This record gives sequence, C-alpha cells and structure tokens, in this order.
Amino acid sequence: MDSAHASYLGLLNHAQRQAVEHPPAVPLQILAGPGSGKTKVLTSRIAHLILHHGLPPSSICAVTFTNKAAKEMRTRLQTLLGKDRVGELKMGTFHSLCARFLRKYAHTIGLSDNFSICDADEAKKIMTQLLKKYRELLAKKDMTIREGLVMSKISQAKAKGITHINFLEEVVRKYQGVSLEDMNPLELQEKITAEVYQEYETLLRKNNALDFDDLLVYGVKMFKEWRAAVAWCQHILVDEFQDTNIIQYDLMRTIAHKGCVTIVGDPDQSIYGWRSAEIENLNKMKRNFPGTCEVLLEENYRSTSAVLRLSLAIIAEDKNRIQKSLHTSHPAGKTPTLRSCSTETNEAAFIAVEIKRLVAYTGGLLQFEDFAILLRFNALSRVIESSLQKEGIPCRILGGHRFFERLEVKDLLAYLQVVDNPDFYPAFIRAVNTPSRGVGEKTLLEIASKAEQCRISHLAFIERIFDGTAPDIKPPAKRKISSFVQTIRALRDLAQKKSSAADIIQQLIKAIDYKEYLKRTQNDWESRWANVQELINFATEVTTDAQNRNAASSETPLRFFLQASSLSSEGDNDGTDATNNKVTIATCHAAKGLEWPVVMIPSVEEGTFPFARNDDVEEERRLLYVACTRAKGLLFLTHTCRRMIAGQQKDVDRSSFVENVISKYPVKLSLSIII
DNA sequence: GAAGCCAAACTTTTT
DNA sequence: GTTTGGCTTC
Repeated sequence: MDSAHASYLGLLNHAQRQAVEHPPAVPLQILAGPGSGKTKVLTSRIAHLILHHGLPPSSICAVTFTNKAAKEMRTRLQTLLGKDRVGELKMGTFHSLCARFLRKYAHTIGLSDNFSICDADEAKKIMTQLLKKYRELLAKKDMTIREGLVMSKISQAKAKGITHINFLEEVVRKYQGVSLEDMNPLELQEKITAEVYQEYETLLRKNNALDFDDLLVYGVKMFKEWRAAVAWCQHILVDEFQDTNIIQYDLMRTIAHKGCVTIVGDPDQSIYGWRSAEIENLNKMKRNFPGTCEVLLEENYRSTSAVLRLSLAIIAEDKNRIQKSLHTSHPAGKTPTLRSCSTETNEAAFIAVEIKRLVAYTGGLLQFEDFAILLRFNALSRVIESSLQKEGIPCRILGGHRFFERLEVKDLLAYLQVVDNPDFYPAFIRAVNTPSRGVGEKTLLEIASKAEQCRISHLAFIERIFDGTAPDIKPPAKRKISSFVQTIRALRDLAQKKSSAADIIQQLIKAIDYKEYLKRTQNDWESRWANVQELINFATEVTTDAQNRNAASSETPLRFFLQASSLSSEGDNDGTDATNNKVTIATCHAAKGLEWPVVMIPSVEEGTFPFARNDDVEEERRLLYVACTRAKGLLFLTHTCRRMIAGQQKDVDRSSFVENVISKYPVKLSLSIII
C-alpha cells in the first residue's frame, strides 16, 4: 500500500494533497481554477478512498459532466487501481447514472424497463404536433410560438422540479377568469406551455419514453422512494459542480451517504446558466451539509503566465465574482495576439495562414493537432472550414453536427428502438417508411386511430394486419407493410437471443438494403455509409465496454447499446481522430475541460461575445475566460469590422470584454494589435 | 395518396 | 448551408 501511496500522493502539491487526504466523511468543496489539476485530484482521491480507506470500488460514485470525461477518468485510474476495480466504480453523467438504475428499478415507480430515451429532436417533433391546434388562435393574435421555446420552458421547469401538475395549477391560479382572447402574448404563451406540458407528459408515458430531463426527474423519484437502490453508496464525487442545476443537486443529496460528498467546481467557469445551472448550489451545499470544508487549487499548470494574465484580466471585469487567485510558475511566454480583420473571410484566412506559418516556423514542433479554434456557436465554423480546406489543413469538428443526429444513424436507430420498445411512436413513424414503402400521412393516421381503438401499439396493429388477424385498412396497406413487419420480427428474434448490437445492425442493413437506399437518395452517400460503419464500430466498442464492466446481464445487448447511443455526447471517434493530426474546431462549451498548445478565438465582437441573445452578460464573459484558459502557450483573439449575421451584413464592434481589458491594462498586457 | 422538387426561412451554447 | 413547406407529378 505504501508504494501505491508514493505513486499518486507524491505527485501532488500541498493543496492538491490536502484535498486528496481530506477525511472521507467530511463534506468537501474543491474550488479548482482552470488547469489546476482537478482531474488528477479527483482520480487520486478516488484511489485514496479505495487504497487507504478501504472503500470497495463499487461503493463509490463519480459524476462527470460528459461521458467522455468519465472515460478519461477511467483510463487514468486504471494504472492506479487496475481494470477490475475501475470497472466496479460507478461513473458517468447524472443522466447515465439515472438511466442505468432506472433500467434496474423501473418497476418501483411504475415504469417499464424497456423505456426509450427521447432525444431533443424527437421531443421537438412531438411538440410541433401538440402546438398545431393552437395555430389558429395564435394567428388571430398575429403571433407564433416556437416549439423550441416551449421545450426549453418545460425543460427549465423540470430542472427545478416543477411537474406539469404544479405548472398547470400555478397558471390556472394566475389567470383565473381571464379568457384566452384577453391574454397578452406572454400570458398566452405561458398558458399554452402549461397545457402542452401536460399533454407532452401524457404522450411520453404512453410512448413508454423518458426525455433527458425525465431521466433526472424519475431518477430522483426512484432513489427517494426505493432506498435499496442507493444502499451501495459510500461516497459521491461530483465534477463541474458549478454547472449542476437544482434537480441534479437534489439527486446528489439523495444518493449521498451522510456527509461523504466531494465536489469539484469553479464559479468562474460556470457557463451553463441557460440549462438552469445554479452557482448557488455551492452555498446550498454548505447549508445542507454542515461542516463542509473548502480547498482552493490556485496553481495553474497549463498556461504560460502571459495567457493566464490576459484570461484573469478578462474575468476580473466581473465585479460580482468571488475573488480567487490563480498563479503559475511557468514563464511569461508569448504575448497573446489580438487581431483585427476587415471581413470574416479575411479573419478565416488569417487563422489558416497563421496555423500553416506556425507549423512551418517551428519546424514541425507544433503540429495541426496542437491547434484549436474555439467558437461561440457552430455556425461560425463554415467560413473557417472552407479557408482551412483551401490551405490544405485537415480539421475535425467537435460536436458540430452530432453523430447520433445524422439521418443515416437515426434511420437505423429507429428500427432498433422499435424492436426494443414498440410503443415508441417517433421511432415507428420513421422506420415504417424508410426506405419508402408508400406509407404516408393518411395511412399512418388510419393506423393510429385503429391502434388506439384496440388499445395496442401501432406496430402490434400492423402486425395483426400482416397476420390476417385484423382486417386491412382503407388505403390497403398490408402489402406495403409486410417487409417492415418481417424485418422487425427477424430483428426482435435476434435481440431476444441476445445477439450483439453490431450483428443486429448488420442484419438490418441487409434486410432493408440500406446501402442501396443511401445511394439512391443521397448525393453524399459515401460519407453517410462511412457513418453507418462508424455506428457499427461504436456498437462493437460499447459491447466490449459492457463486458469489461460486468454490466447487468438481464439486459439485452441491444438495449444497452441504445442507451449508450442516446446518452453519448459525441461519436467516440476522438480516439482515432486525435492521432490523425487535425486542427480541432469546437464551440467554447464543448472545449470545457480540454487544452491545446495553441488556441484561436474568432469573432471576439459585440453580439458574439457577449452573444446578443443571452441576457446574462457575465456568463458570456466567463465563456470567453474558459476559452482563453484552454491555451497552453499561444492565444489568438481575432475580430472583424463587418460580419454576416442571419444572412445580413452588419457592422460590428470589438468585444467590450477585451476593450475594457486593453484600456485598463495597456502596458501590462501589451497586446500586439496588427491591423 | 405519396413522393419529389424547388423556394423560402432560419440559424446559441448540450445531457 | 440546411431544413421546412408548398406545389406538381406519378
């Protein structure tokens, strides 16, 4: 044990060591600035809990912000603990943790264990349907209501633990005696949201589906009502605590065993307020867990002091922030560059040429994979991508068009979802006519009403037609749906036999001749076909992962795969891509927790930083701070004077975030301004 | 009744 | 650039 001690404790500085050795039963907050080694502290603390305090690995729960972060921690812990023990640790996002236990204990709160996870896309489509009946009323008032807005209101409500019943009651009370006609647009919007929230919930339950927020809502419910589900927990660690919302906090409290709680966070890096994250949770924890101690990690091991100074100058402008320091023993390094460009095309060209120049100038010491371009939003990537392409610079886009949202992936997943959960209508509707079988809107409506009458799923109903146990419907559909029913049945057989997800997908592709379908309907079928192959790779990887982790064997491999694909933040192709030597393009949000030798941030302008549609200016400032602190050595901020915004050329000013910094620290920062 | 084609509108951040 | 909606053709 002592040699193991030396291996991880010896590598820590004083504050880090204090955090790791902090008594397990005393609640702990680790406030960790960027690059202060928080992952190292977290993994070391987990190792310490096991090796020094003798906690069984299976009694420790570590919650990360993304599944990728969990994976990273797993890898790091394997050298300290070995594969077996790491496999027993309960690690993942709040969502994946809930999903995992809901599968096991669904029955305790009246759910079926084969529930589907409804993604944002599907939820939005459902909402569009539900909002249709309000169209006329809204048109009369000369207003429209966007499903995205309603969904975010519902999501916010769920994040605060407000059920559709609470929501509706509140609205009814508020607008008692006011008719729809007399309401102003905002009131009407609230009223409609309340009504639709209710219908949305009913519909999801009928579909045997949970949306992302439901995973947390029902997770809390289950853990509260079925305490046996958390009997294993002796310590919970939560990473990125500044970005947890109310229900996630509630979840943490529910799972936590007495005071055995460790959280890691940094108020300065709170960038998910729009997802109902509450910095207040830090204070709440101090109240709810008496005796909570605090350890500050203030030494930055990532960046040069020049990068750090600029970053700190930016964040210091937030007058309400909790004062913290961050220092580094690294040398000053190169002064960050602030570059003005006339147009976005010039800006993109500058970025591309500069990358090429630096690679050549350093004689290959810097490679493409050492560069990251961090954007406020994805749409900014277009010009930059094409300019990189022009210069022959390879790039990868982190979380741009997300892998599991591609149509070819969704098509195949729809079939698998139907196989696992026939009640999940969004999947049924997609699969039944892909490839086109001549089953259109009218036919589907007829199927829906007949299925409703028999109180069975749509799939079960067309199976009856196929078997001849129910009469065919008005536009004869028996012939059209027969290949579909046969395919589903074949896949269902495979699933029940516990075939691997990869095998099932292969069979599916063959059965519906999906490659031919892609060729026929998509110009870029080749890259789409490559994604299909990637999906199969993902399925194989997930299966091996599950085997390594001795996952519950009662579950079919298919269900395990479906869950992994719903909750996966991005294609797990980053492992292969990293070795491909490519420039990374990512949003600032997606860059959280990552680092690169060179970081470039375009569009440092009013309207982008801060983004025009975010009322919380301080959060926007923190976002720029997060982006800047990703840089180890070189940092470039660029901005233009004119930019296309939603199809219109507009004059734009340099971001006030840097404007203030330049005027207040002109000498210290000495940004090289090249025009 | 379904599918395919063209014009128009819309673009924050994500589990 | 991408998705949606309306229109025409099969």
